[in-house]
Amino acid sequence: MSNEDKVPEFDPKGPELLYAALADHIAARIAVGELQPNMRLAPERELAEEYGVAYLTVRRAMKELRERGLIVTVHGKGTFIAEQPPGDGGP
Amino acid sequence: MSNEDKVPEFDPKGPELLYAALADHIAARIAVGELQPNMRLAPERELAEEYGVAYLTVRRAMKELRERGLIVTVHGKGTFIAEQPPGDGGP
Amino acid sequence: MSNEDKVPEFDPKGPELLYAALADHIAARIAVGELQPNMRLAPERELAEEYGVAYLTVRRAMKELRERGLIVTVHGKGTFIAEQPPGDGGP
Amino acid sequence: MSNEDKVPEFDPKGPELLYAALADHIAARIAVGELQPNMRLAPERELAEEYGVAYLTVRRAMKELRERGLIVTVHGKGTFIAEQPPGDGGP
DNA sequence: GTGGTCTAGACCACG
DNA sequence: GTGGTCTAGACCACA
Repeated sequence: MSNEDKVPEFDPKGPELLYAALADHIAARIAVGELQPNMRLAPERELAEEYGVAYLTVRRAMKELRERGLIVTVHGKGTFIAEQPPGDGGP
Repeated sequence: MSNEDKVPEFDPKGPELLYAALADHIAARIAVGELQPNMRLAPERELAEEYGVAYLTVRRAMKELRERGLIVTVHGKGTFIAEQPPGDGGP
Repeated sequence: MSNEDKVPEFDPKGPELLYAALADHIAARIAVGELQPNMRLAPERELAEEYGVAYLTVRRAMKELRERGLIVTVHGKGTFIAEQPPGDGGP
Repeated sequence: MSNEDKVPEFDPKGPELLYAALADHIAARIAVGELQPNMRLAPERELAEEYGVAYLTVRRAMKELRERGLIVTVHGKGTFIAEQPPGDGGP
C-alpha cells in the first residue's frame, strides 16, 4: 500500500462495464498515491472529456467510488480524495 | 398553535431541496413560537453561516417564506416575522 | 404581429436589472418572429456565453419568460418557444 | 510620474470630506505604483474595515475614483486599477 | 448533454 | 450594515 508505481493508461477492453473500469482506474491512481487525500479531483465534465466518456459514465464511476469510501463529494464545491481508511486487507 | 415545543436541529437528509428544507425549518421555528411576530430575523449572511449553507440558498428560502406570508422583508432594514395569519386549519 | 423587423443588439445600459433586460431582449426576438414557436432555444450555458452574462442571470431570465408564458422548458431536453398566445393587444 | 515614493498612512484630519480623503489616499497609492494597473483592489467591505470607515464611505470613494478614470469596477467580480491614462498634465 | 440546485464571494441599492 | 443582483463554476436529476 502507498507504493509509487505508475498506473497504466485508461484503455478499457475487457468485459467490464465502462463506468466500473473508470472507477477502478481512478481507484488505482489513489492507491498508488498519484491522487493524494484532500486533493480535489478534476470536475466531472472535465473528467468526461479527458477520459473520452460520457458525462453520465463519470457520474456512475463517482457514485461507485463514493460508496467504496474513496472520495467525498460536496455539492457545489467539488469531489475530494478521502482520507484513506486502512485497506480492508483484501482476500 | 403557538405551542412552545422545540424544533429539532436543522439536518437535511431527505430528498427535499436544501432551500426548501431551510424554509421549512424556519417556518417550524415560527409555528412553535420560537420566532415571534415582529421579531427581526438574523441577517441573511448570518443565517447562511449559522445554517452552514450558501448565501443564495438562504435567499431562496427567504423568498419561499415571503411567498407563504410568514415573513416580511424591508430592503436595508432586515426581515421580520409577519403577524401570523390564521393557519389554514389543515385537514 | 409576426413582423420581421430586426431586434437591436443586446446592450443593457438602463436602470433595468440585467436578467430582466435579457428576458426582454429574448421576448423581442420572439415577438418579431426571429424565434418561432416550437423552436428550441440555445442551451442556457450557451446563451450565457453568447450574451456575456453569468449562467444564473440566464436562469433568471428564463424563469421570467416561463412565467410570461413565452417559453416552455423540459428538464433534460431543452427550452422551447411556446405557441404564442394572442398578445394582450396592448393599449 | 510613476515615482516609487511611499504613501503616508491614511490619517484624515483636515477639513476634507472623509470619502474624498480616502479617494485621494488610494489615488496616491496608484500614482506611486504601489497599486499597479489590472491589479484587483481589496473588496469594498474589506477596505471599509482596513481603513476603519463605513462601507458607504468606501463606496463613495470608489465612485470618485471611477469618475477620475483611475479604477474600473465589474459587478460581481471586483474593482481593478485602470490602465493609467497619460496624466492630464495639470499644474 | 440538457435543465436545476448549490457554493463562494464580489459589487449595488437603500435606510 | 441590511437586503438584492451578479459573476464563476461546481455537482445533481433527467431523458
